[in-house]
Amino acid sequence: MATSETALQGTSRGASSAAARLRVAVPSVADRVADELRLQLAEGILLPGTRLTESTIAEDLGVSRNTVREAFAELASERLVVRHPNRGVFVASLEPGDIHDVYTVRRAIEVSAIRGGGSPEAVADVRAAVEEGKRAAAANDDEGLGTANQHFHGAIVALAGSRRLNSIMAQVLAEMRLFFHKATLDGHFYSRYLKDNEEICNALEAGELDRAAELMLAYLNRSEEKQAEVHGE
Amino acid sequence: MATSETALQGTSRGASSAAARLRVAVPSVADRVADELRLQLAEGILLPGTRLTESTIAEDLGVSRNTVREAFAELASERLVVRHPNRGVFVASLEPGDIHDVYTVRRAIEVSAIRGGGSPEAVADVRAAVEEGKRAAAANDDEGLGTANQHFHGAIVALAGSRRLNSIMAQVLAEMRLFFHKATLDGHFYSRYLKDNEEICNALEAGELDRAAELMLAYLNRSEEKQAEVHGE
DNA sequence: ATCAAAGGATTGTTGAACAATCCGGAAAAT
DNA sequence: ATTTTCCGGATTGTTCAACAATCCTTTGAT
Repeated sequence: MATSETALQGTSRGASSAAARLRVAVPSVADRVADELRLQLAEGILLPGTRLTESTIAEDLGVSRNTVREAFAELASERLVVRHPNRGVFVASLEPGDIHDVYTVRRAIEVSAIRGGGSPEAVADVRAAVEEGKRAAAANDDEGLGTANQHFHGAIVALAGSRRLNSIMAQVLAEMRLFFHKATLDGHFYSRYLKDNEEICNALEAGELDRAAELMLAYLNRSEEKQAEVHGE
Repeated sequence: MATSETALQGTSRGASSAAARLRVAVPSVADRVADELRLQLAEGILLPGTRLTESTIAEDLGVSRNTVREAFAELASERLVVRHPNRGVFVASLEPGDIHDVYTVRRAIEVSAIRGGGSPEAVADVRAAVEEGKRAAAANDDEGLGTANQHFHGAIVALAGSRRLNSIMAQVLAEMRLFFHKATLDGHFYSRYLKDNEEICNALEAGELDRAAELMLAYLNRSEEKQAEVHGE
């Protein structure tokens, strides 16, 4: 349904040897299928609860069922999709309990990352995300405001300089994008957050780590509350 | 090599309907293959760096190559195994940087879990793990000491009552098991930790959360240092 | 109207096939 | 003798086709 006719096969040999020699790891077809689905998930083309049928997706994307299967495994491990044995996979939908759960993870990761301080360059990235948000606000770009906010929190986690922490955060953010669409409609949903972000950034730059951590904690608690009231519950 | 001849097929219909009726989600064959490999990984039968060939594993376990592939995807998402495109999958091996990385995740998660307090039952589970460790020490059971220690940290994370945090911690512990074998040889490797664990548990029961968190942080830092010196660098 | 049986659709798993890629060694060139 | 080139074997990546197991819906019986 409304699936793009993207050419995902591309098994032509053409310039592949050059790519291989340059060690440009060409993502496997399964990976690209997963990417495509991730995109459609983030874009809101595939809404939570939607059933994903192996055969139709395989046809739509011009790949084999087996490959779709591998892509599903990838997405399932990221919790973007849920497998119901013998019934199929469905786009994951966060229930009220999951919202609290996700924020619990964020509190653990983000607060801890702040407490660790981080290199000057990493702090600069946080500042850059704050400025990005300001620009988006000035341009009345709601979409941009949202992504800037995500960049901010990504930069916060990056303070810890941990590959694993980064990827965990990336997953959590991807999960949240899944149900952000409703909320995003409300234009000044993030507007309040702009000031919070800047304040946290200021404290961070000033080396007041405990205060920055405290602010982030409060921020996340308020954010969770807001999310909980927008969604069910 | 040295792979058990476990019967993993079992597609016989016999008593399957009963199981199905009881809604006992029978794990898929791919899942059981993953379980088997996870086991061999934890047991040290498969050492870091070992190459896992699809066809041989498929034969050894009596399943199809495609199924092995799905199992690999699962393990790869848990970082227990690494995929080198077109070259195969290898048992993951933690490099010095990874050790720090893993401990960064643990600091974030465990300290945060402690700061959150947790229900009385959850705290009781922590206490139970401490006692389990004491018993193992009394019995001079090194193996048991190790698992008790893991139970302790699992219980700590469980304080937060977060499904996601639990599964993240489970993965991290699985990763660590991968290279614990060397360390485990040294008998009183954990002996020192026993007292630490109990002290943390005491503080937790007394409601001195900040102190407990502080202790845990120090503990993890010492543990990382020890690991770093046991392994390269 | 309730319940059981039948049918169709989809998933889970297998087996075989083939292209693409990588690795190691033989052959050739310097 | 050392390096380069080339070839062949082995393994992965991907597809296809088939079938059993399971679920969902609809039909049929009480």
